[in-house]
Amino acid sequence: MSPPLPRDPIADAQRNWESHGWSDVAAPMAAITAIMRTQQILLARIEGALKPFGLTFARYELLALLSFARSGALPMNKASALLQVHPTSVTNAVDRLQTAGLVVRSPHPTDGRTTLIELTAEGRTLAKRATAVLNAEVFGQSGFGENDVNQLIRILGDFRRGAGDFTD
Amino acid sequence: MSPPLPRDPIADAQRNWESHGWSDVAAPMAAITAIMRTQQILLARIEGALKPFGLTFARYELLALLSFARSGALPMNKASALLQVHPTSVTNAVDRLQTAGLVVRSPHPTDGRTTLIELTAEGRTLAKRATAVLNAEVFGQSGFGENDVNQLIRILGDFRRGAGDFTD
DNA sequence: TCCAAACCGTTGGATGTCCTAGTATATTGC
DNA sequence: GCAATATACTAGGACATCCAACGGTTTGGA
Repeated sequence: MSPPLPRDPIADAQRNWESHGWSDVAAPMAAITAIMRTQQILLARIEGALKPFGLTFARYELLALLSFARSGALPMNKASALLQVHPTSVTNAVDRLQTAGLVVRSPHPTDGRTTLIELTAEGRTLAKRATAVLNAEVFGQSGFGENDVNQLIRILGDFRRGAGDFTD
Repeated sequence: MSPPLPRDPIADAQRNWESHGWSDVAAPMAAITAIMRTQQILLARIEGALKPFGLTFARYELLALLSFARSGALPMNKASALLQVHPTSVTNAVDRLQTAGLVVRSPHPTDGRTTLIELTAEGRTLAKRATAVLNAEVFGQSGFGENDVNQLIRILGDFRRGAGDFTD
């Protein structure tokens, strides 16, 4: 990794915004930029932890989702909705997981338009092992304090609800 | 946009983690997943606001960075470090910005290895206009409460410092 | 009943990110 | 002074995401 910068570039950006007369939006700008950067850091950690399994985060998420489905199978559109990604992203992930023998596609029993994604035994095993590693290496060492974790869950939950992700 | 889900999928995932005996990492998992999703939502908003300008977020960030540099020019490696992205990503962005006439590459006066990226007059104008729209449509309507914005800045700042982004 | 509208998944294209490797230029050390 | 090492940028490839468009299936209103 590159050496740390001597200054926080996002704090600098916030100061730049303020000195240009955009003080009213400088703080949200900094918060949003920080979210972008944090996501990048976390994604890199996750991908690193999953690499030994030949998985990417997108594929892992799909495997994990399937492993929590009672039947171990879900329609593609359902997976797309729950993972909140474009249907074509699911198609892409399923293609690769299927090639790797971790899932199979099967026709929906009553709706000819729908395709079910089903976990194979291998897929289920790999999901378990990958989850164990992610828990140990990423989620268990996030670097967030316990209080901050709860703050994040609350703040981002409010945001996502407000953005129309879900109602409850 | 797709209709809201009846339940928060991340809260469901957290419950799944807890019911599988991973209670100790369920909350960080939920927080991290929420950051991923939030980033996706924000990025979509930003890209939507920038689309009329023919800009993407990656290209906008570079333009904005250059516009705050006193001379309006920066070495590529400096831009890469400040934006915290891979050098090849900067090469990619500069290629497209240069094609669009928004920046130009010029040789470094003393170091033959280094290339300077310089804002053109058009680039400077477009950066200004794009920033105004981003401020009005995205940062000014983030959906985060003022208190939450400050919490995010503090929490994510701590995280980024801990991850080695910067020291101060 | 039957055809138009809605829905589902896939294909093809554009963009961005990273990694690895390669070329050119600087710097260091003997 | 010259070879070895380090640094800067770029080329090519793998992946993921989105959008637009297409063909097959289902549904619903005339």
